[in-house]
Amino acid sequence: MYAEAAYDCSLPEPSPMRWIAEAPNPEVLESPRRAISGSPTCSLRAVCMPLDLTATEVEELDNVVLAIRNVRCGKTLFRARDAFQSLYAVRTGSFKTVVMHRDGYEQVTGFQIPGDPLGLDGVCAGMHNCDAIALEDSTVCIIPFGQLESLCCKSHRMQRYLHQLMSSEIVRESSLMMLLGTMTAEQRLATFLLDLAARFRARGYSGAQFNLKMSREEIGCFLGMTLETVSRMFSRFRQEGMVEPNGKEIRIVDAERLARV
Amino acid sequence: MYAEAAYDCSLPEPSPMRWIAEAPNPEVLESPRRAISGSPTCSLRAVCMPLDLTATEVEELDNVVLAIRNVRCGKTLFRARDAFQSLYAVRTGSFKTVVMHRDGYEQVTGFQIPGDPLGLDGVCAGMHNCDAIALEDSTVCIIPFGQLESLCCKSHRMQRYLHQLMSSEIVRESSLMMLLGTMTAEQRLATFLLDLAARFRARGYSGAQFNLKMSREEIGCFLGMTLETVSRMFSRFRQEGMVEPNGKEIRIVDAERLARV
DNA sequence: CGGTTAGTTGAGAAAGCTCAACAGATGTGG
DNA sequence: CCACATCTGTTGAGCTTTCTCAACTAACCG
Repeated sequence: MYAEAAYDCSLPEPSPMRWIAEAPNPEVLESPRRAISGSPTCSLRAVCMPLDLTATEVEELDNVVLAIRNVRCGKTLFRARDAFQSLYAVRTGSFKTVVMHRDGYEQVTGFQIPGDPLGLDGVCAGMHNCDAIALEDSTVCIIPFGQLESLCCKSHRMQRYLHQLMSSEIVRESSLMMLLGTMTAEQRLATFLLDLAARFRARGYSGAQFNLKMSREEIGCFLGMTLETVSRMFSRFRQEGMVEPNGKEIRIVDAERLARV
Repeated sequence: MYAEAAYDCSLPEPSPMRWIAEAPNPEVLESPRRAISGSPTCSLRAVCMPLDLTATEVEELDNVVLAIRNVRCGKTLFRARDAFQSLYAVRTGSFKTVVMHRDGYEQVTGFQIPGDPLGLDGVCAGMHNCDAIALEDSTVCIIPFGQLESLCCKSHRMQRYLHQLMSSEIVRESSLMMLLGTMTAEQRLATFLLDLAARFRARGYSGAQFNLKMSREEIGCFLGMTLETVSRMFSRFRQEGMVEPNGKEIRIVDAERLARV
């Protein structure tokens, strides 16, 4: 689905500073890794960014991307407590990040689509703090963090870019805390759908119609409710003519009204 | 309360990489700001850090701290949408950070005690994303972000330190998402009290007995419940002999059992 | 084609919220 | 310094939302 679509970043980007990784070469590389440094096959294009990097800087960023990696549906890109080496940018496909409590219960902390960064939580302790699991067969760009830091020493704008990337993750998570702390189940699902729609739109896909790659249970686990409640809220939205859910196929009929829920 | 206590950082630090700002000089400076660069009055000591900075690096960090600033109880250090210029480190007192939705409801995203950083969310968009409000008369160190970035270009360890600081904020927020998404009211309050206790302990204060500077309402707003529920949970903990709450004065009697709630 | 998984819907239970009353603490002006 | 007003915290009762358990259907898979 993602590979075919054309990118159009003229629209405003709701989650600022995301890497958009183009997939110009249909011949994807084998898992787990294969070095492609110096090769133009994985051109990491830093678009939709608040500060414009120069051509040289983009090229330097591209050179840092050593390889891409395939992750099959259901497999982990990294697990909590794995040693942190690299940041990742989703190239094709999608992921969920999950933090687990020893007592078994778990919380989905985010869903990542092409252009989204993964692994920023690992810098803190030198090990990853969550599991990143592919929701479908996916590819990521590998950005060795040490090299990225070196690059940041040379370029102020690159440095600022990395800092903004990390800060935007902090801001994204505060919005989620607000969602979890203050909203009803209905409002949470509405907010979730509108956010997804905006992110798809910003990447050139339709914001009105899209395919959920995650299950009702995973949505519930993200929004702090049970899968049954998620299902009921979908039904309610259908009854009220705001959303036309058909299993995983979602069509947003009345975004205005959805936002006012 | 904070000024008198001796610091003892031999104990493990639960929230890694926090700046501990000593307050060696009781004669605090006037609000809003007064430059003290080059002066030893505000010695920002980077202790309890996972990577040890050299004496020179600590000195350089100290030099970046231009001033300290007083914030009276109830006043804001910064507001959402204020231009982002500086990071802050709490020196004495305490703060809450609040994100607001246009519809009036708000979420407390954190409570900061001495040594905690403030303002990391501002890097993203060049403006602050939340309000930082003093819970009592407080002082903060001002760290101009541009200068900190320059310093990071010169020192890899300083750069790594900043990145860890930002990443740990990401990790902290994921724990909060887990708390808000998966725990009962009882578990949330227990977790909150134990986290506070651990943070006080790591700073050399008693972890068994401390004073809450925030109201029941603010706690509820942080933990995603009403002030009544917070109050009821305190009463339950007292009945079960785990906590001895006396208004804002809290004594943790049985931390083990509290952790098992 | 049978077995498994994902999604929907219903009914009853439980957690937490709302509204209300009240107590204690704090602050303020006379 | 007192009287009054205000704010904060506690507790109760009834209500609402969401959860749990269960049944059922549709889709998917080997």
